[in-house]
Amino acid sequence: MAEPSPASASSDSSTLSWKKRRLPTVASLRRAALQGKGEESGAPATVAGWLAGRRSSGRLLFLNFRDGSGFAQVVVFRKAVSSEAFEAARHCPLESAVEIRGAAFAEPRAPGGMELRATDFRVIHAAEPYPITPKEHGASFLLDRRHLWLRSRRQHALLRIRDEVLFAFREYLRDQGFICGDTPIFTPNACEGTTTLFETQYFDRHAYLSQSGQLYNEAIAMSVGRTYCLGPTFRAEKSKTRRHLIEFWMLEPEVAFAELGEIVELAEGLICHAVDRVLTNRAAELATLDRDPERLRRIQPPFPRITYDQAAARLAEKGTDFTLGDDFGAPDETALTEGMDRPLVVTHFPAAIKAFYMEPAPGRPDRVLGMDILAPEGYGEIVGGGQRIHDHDLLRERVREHGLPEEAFGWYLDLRRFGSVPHSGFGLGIERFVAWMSGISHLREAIPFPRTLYRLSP
RNA sequence: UCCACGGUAGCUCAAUGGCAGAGCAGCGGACUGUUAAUCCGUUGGUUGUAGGUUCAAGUCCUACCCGUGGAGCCA
Repeated sequence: MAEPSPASASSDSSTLSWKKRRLPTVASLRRAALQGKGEESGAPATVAGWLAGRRSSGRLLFLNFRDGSGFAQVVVFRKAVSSEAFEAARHCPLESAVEIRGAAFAEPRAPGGMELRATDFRVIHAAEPYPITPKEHGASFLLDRRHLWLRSRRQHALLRIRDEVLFAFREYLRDQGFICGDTPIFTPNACEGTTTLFETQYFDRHAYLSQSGQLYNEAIAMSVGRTYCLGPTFRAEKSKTRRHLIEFWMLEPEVAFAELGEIVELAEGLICHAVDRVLTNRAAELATLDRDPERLRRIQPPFPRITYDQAAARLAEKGTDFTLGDDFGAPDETALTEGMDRPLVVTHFPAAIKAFYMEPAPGRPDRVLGMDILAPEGYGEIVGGGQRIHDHDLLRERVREHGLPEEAFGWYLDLRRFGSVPHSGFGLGIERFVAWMSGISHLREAIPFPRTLYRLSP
């Protein structure tokens, strides 16, 4: 590659030409047409994208066109274009790459209120017969063609909502003084020791794929105070439900000097900010998914807080199979959040069912300062975390009690030998959150290429 | 790992043990405002694999493969 001169590489003109090259788009044309800006509405424009659908009506064709920024109806009048262009528009297969010259107009009969009236139609690449039709398909068929399924209106909306959620989380945390310090994916041993890990080769040694960045986050938090990591997480559990993925993304904030109550508030603020951004910026996508925005508008602080023991009493009233001392099962979570319009915060779990690093509750050594946040509508646990043990001797005792290899946790115990402070954090499941925002029933649509128990491709 | 269900045309599904079917998609045609358009015509099959029972198996039996839903675990 030729080395660009420093002047041209950083000049305004190159930035401008990139910005200019990307316009107009379906989104910019719709904005202009709906706002009635004389400049762009009705003015000639050329857009490039894909043919997403077609209906014909004699000398009139209705195309559904997608250019990445959105979908738009294109009207092709036989008289308005050359006969070659009309035949091309009438016959080229769905998902062909096409270039359309025309003009955008506000049009109440068109979906989205804008349509592009074509003056020319050119095929950039004629597609082979497209396997995904506008009719019904099963999950298995679509997942085998996930690389193509992503082009559908529904998946397009889900990708944009996921992006909005991720951006909103980062925005909120940055605003609160957090640093994104990332944590390794190759790890020498288990973070928690409870769940199954994916084992892999690391040259001549064994390594595992990370199931949490938390322990590393604790080290980073002792440097910068407030940190988070956001990345993929791997659980080699043979989970086979709509609420589980083998590879999923997790946001994990960790805060020095924070106690349990403070990170509950952090989670609450973080969740409400993301909800607000999705409602503001992704209203059209929510409509595409038939997600009622009113349900999301009701997600406001404060979230109700109950302790594990209060939750257990509530389950006893409701008469689920729950046994005191156990963790909540999926039916228990659904029962607890039944009829609620905002998430439920549960704290003070039995020490026996939680991870070794959880701080004991003051005055209740059999309970720990852990917290789970259960989303309403059956979306289950979206947040899990709590306050970490900061006392060196207590933590070492817990490592031993759990039968963990003490030498592997040497560096982790070190954090409690050099200026140890109370600190807390949590993990938030991105796909569960996106699924909840979107109102979809299965996590596999909340990530572009889901990894499920028996599905590794595409 | 356990429980349940499924595998028939490109897709979604029918078919008492007795000729392999429909709708949609595709292809050809009609139609100047469609919203999953409509209408006419038409192509399309090693019934997941292997074996067994039977005059006869998509259908019954056995094993295996693949998938879907759920449980447990967790985000």
